[in-house]
Amino acid sequence: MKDCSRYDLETLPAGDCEEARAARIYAALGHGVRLRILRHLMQQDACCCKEIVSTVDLAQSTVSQHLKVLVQAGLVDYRPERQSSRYSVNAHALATIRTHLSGLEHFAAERNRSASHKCG
Amino acid sequence: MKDCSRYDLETLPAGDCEEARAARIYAALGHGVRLRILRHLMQQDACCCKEIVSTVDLAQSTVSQHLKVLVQAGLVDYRPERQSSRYSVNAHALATIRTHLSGLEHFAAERNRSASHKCG
DNA sequence: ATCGTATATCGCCGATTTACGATGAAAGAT
DNA sequence: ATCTTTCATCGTAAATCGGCGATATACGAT
Repeated sequence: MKDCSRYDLETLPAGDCEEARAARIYAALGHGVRLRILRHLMQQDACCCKEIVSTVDLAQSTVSQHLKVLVQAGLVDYRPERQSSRYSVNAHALATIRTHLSGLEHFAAERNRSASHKCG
Repeated sequence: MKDCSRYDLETLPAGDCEEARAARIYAALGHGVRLRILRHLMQQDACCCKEIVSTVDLAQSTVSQHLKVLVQAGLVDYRPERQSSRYSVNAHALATIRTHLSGLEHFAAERNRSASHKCG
């Protein structure tokens, strides 16, 4: 349990483990290169690091790190193969974050019930 | 034109201005505190900095910076009021990013047409 | 056993982020 | 005119990020 405590959880008030997880996924998506990697991964079903390196014009070590970020966020699955490795998109994580986003927007819809809020 | 070039665009291949914009929004969402701020903002329609400070247990200057990040990403609208200020969620940006996310997932759906890909 | 390939990891760096307190500006209150 | 409140900005310290080259590991081929 509390698996996502590995990422410190900052000073989250209580049971917002899920929120921290969402933040982590958003953060992983928050880089142009990683978005491109993700998009490429989706086209290819599963592919190795080298191919991604050829797609993105960056050093192999850099790509490897980006992949690590994606894997740790749960957006990408990793399976060490013979001598290459297989990276593939985790559609579930993507669905999770879409749900989270929808939830956020739904929040706004509910807001309409309560009127404006005084402040200051 | 090329308004989002203000964020360097890294080495994006061509006309992925939109992608960079999406990345920026994701990055803004990629922090637990900002997610909480955003959620609070949605409940309140619009509110001032001070109130958010009381919600999140952080220094006022820190909160102000987080709000700035959200504003620069376009997720939050800013309107200086009398002596306080009004921050409110930009629902349009939220919809934009949801569309982007859906597009990403749609990509995966299309993938089913082409078979597996050899690599290495 | 040795070489070549594909990866992950390490060490390093410059840049950015995240936090804070302090300061100053603007506006309401006394 | 003088507080007080609200807020943005500046300066700073610590941490993290994003990139690289170098190195270590694993494995297939020779």
